[in-house]
Amino acid sequence: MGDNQKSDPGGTTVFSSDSSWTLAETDTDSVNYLFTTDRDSCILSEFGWNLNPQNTRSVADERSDFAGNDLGYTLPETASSADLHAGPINPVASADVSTSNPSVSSSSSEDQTTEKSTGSGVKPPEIPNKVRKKGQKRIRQPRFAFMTKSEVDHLEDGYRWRKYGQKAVKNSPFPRSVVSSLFKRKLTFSCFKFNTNLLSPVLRSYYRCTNSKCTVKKRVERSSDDPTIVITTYEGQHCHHTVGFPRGGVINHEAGFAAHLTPAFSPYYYPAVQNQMPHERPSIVRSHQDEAGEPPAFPDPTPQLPTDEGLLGDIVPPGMRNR
DNA sequence: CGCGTTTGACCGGCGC
DNA sequence: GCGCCGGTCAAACGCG
Ligand SMILES: [Zn+2]
Repeated sequence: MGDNQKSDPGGTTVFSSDSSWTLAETDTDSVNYLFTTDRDSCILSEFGWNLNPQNTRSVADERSDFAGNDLGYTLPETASSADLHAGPINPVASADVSTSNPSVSSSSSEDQTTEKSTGSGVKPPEIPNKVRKKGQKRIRQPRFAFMTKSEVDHLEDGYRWRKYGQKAVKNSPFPRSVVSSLFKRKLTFSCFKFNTNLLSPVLRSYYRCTNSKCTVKKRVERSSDDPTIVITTYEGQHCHHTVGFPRGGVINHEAGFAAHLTPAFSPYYYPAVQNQMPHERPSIVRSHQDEAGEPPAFPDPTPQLPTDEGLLGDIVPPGMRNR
């Protein structure tokens, strides 16, 4: 509304100096935020995210939940240092955290099913990704979100989209339930729960690929924390090529991590600078602190990134990449 | 007219 | 069972 502009120039993918990151939504409902820094607390504060103790939950709880969930990746077997690391962030002790405090998860949020189980109540989280049958509910495909610094809301990504809805939602970057972060390849992992009441609503637009045979959807919203950042979330795979680019090729390989993030053939096209000569050259945006040195790219990605699977191979646990 | 957006109504899941 | 919520529908509208 209001300031809409049509899709146009792309923006730049956001980075922060020592904590380049991206987030990916995997599996049906949960959203996994992947951080490539070693201190999530640092990142969180950088973006001004709320970290009220009462909104956090213990790593232990989260681990148990996810463990039953078949994440596809290995959780730190030892709550050792790394986990403790999360300690400062969520002082709350493990067990009781979620147990009695309903306020935590309660209202809103977007991915429901997934967690929430926690608590002492024996509630094995079973929400295997696609297993849900039951008259065939909406089967969600893995979703991947990209954060891009841009003035335009709807970024050009080579495909044609038709807007089919718009809604004010409360949980900008954070899903009500779980935010898990993986530190580099260490699999250190910690999760937080956020009280959605603390989040300011953002306008989210829903788009669908205009190709009738294609079911890909995407949604666009602005980060409530940093309005200059657009969060574009894709769901599904295109069964066709882009309209503007040959072979779905991705241009602009210098676009920082986007290049890494986007396997040339990846269905999950990143909504960043395309070949449209942005005046705003694609530069990495740093949240604070300038930085110097080298181009961002993942701080410590595996030495050799598999090319074919691209980064998704890293981000998305094999088990979750069901089509 | 074709095509895409706008916008309130509607739906299904879930928590209370 | 009610109400909140995210997500979707679809009629009306805008525009080339
Ligand atoms: Zn498509």
